[in-house]
Amino acid sequence: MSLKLKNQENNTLTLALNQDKILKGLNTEQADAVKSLNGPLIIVAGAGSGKTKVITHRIANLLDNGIAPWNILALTFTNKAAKELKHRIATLVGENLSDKIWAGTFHSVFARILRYEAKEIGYDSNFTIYDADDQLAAIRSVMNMEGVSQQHYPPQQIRSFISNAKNQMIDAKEYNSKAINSLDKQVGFVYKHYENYLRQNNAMDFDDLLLNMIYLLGKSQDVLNKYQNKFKYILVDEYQDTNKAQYIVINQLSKAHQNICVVGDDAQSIYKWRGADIRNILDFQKQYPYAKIVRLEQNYRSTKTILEAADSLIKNNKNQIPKTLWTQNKQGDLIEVISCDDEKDEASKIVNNIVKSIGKYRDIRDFAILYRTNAQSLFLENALRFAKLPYVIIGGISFYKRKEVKDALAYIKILVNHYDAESLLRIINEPPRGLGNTSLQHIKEYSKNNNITLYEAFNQADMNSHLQGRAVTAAKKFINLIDKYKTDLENDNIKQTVMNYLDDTGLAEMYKEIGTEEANDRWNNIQQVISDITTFIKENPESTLGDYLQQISLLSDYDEKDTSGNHVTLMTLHSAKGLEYPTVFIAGLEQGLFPLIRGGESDKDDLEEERRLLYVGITRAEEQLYLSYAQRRTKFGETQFAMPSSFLREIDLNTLNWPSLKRMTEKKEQSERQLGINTLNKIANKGYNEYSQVNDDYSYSQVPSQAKAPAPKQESYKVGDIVNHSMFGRGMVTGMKGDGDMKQAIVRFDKFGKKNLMLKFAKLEKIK
DNA sequence: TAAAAAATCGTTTTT
DNA sequence: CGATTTTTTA
Repeated sequence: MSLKLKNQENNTLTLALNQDKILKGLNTEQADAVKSLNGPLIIVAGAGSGKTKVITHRIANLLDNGIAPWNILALTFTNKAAKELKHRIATLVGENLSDKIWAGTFHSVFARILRYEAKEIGYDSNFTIYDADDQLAAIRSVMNMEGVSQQHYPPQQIRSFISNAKNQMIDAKEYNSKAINSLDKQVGFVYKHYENYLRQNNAMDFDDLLLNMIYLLGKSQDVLNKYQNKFKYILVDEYQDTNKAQYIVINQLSKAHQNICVVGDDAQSIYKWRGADIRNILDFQKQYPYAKIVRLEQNYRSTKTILEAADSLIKNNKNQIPKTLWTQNKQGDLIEVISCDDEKDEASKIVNNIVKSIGKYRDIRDFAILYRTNAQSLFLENALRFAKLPYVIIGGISFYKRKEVKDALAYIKILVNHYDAESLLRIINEPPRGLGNTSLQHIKEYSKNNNITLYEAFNQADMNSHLQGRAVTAAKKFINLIDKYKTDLENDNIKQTVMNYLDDTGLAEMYKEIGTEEANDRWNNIQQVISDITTFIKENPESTLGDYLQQISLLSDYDEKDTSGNHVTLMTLHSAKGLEYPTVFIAGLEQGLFPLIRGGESDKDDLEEERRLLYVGITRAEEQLYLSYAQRRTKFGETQFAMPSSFLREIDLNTLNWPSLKRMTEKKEQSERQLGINTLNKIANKGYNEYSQVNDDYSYSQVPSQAKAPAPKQESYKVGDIVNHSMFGRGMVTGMKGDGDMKQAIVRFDKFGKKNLMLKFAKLEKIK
């Protein structure tokens, strides 16, 4: 009796202590959200409103109220977010509890479940996950096998059609039944065969991880019950970016207990292009009429000026939940709008700004440079390198997307899942092993005719009458290699096996033979894969090679980069979501680039999403914000003139310091009067090279422009000469005219058509 | 069959 | 322009 009482006292005591810790430092709305544990709850969390704090404290509160951690499912947008979530919960309630929470991305959590339940849906548990590149390669293979012309139907386009269909949960059967025109029919045809191909390969693409999860839950009431009871409390972060399939899984899982909490901000929805459906968040209260709604509108991150700017911009969107962010922070500095000549000038102005304030009131890690497209990073990198500032680029070419790394991984994938024909084809001639296209074609046909896997067709090479003796030997040798290490893998330790295996593949020899620095780098990257595996096995002693593959296939570049070091951070606006920096630069605010307009057409919704993207960018800044644009920019090796982004004009002028605005307006009016903007552009494009030559010696304050390679002096050309031009590329000389300084060559370029070039300026190089 | 040359394509943004 | 894919040639 007394013992029981004592226990109770202790419990109450710990509870009280934790409750104190859990609710400490929260404002009224935040505390409200943290205390609302049961039933549907939507938290509309504005930028910088302490969203992560609320999520972590709410989960801590669930645990504190005796909910078992394994009954909690937290779905986040990135692995990194999940990791941070766990970490922050751990500081509140300890690692013992936080480690047992199911926290991860949709894809990683579902992959984990699907491996466990693979048999239920007719897969092997060691299935391979195809990323977008693998997906494309697989579609190419299918089109090849089924004889669909890749000229008429670009695989890239087919891929995106199929992926979009999957995002909307339309399977091949349904797609085919709805296909009217010939394109749709062809896509449907490829789709059907692609689905079969994936199953044959025991592979799933990213979209399948969601679809198969739905399929699994719909398979039987037992399975559904099992997971409904497992995940009694569900939390979804970044809910505005969920798609239809994700919505359905969440809906199914939470049906029984209705303990579903979603967190998001419709103003930060930036993934419509990937199938995100903003209606999920807008209609949450329709789906759950009894849902409680909590709005977090106090911003703790930015100055008043920055918030006002963001607010004035987003007001231009029609489809938006009206809300007012407010802050107690100081008014802060005006936002600087910087006009630049070109991307080089832009880069140096940004970097010089950084250099100026480092050491005074800023550290290197306080800066982030954001841009719309990855391609923009190049000039910024150059300027940062010149200024000797350490920097890290998030995104871009991921380590795991490098050719040699993918090759090495394909070798390993084959070991784990030998049904995976894509991986097999990828490495069959890496290095070349005497199996050319003809032999390969025969083996593929054999596998198709006998309805066996490609691996098996290789294995039966000696039964294939079309194959030459040499090809049979080569195929057998290849199969023996894989079989040997498959066996080794079962007996020996993973690290040693993988090392021997990759050595035995001939990759090392191949790269050593090439001998260039690049080849050396590539081999080093493969070594890096091996040490990556070693680390993984060390950290997860019970794990298999398959577990390793699973982990990395769902890891984005964003997750692996260390963002804690002291460096400037460069990334796209999309990657910047959820982050914050004292000083933020947003580069390339030009019409056409941001908002990005591709292929001429863009509808209202696209423009609104671009606007939200800028909104996300602006609200990353704590104290200082710089917006820059260049007057000309090189795209696809061609220089284009650009107008400042229309978004700049939507931002409240009272929040901006835009010195060149007035001057620009005058100049623009003047030139439009004189020439008309079209003529201006025409002249500019035609004579750009000469123009740039004359103006090349800009005077930079701290980061000068990089000197261009000197143009080779070439006196004359004759008709028929093949020449190379630094900007227009390859072309053929079709005529000459003028004399002396005025001497010009008429060149028909492969890509840019006919141009008259003054030899005095043009950097022509004779090829033939 | 494999290396070299030529042509083509692409740039949004990512799990 | 640069990377990748296709075609040509040895």
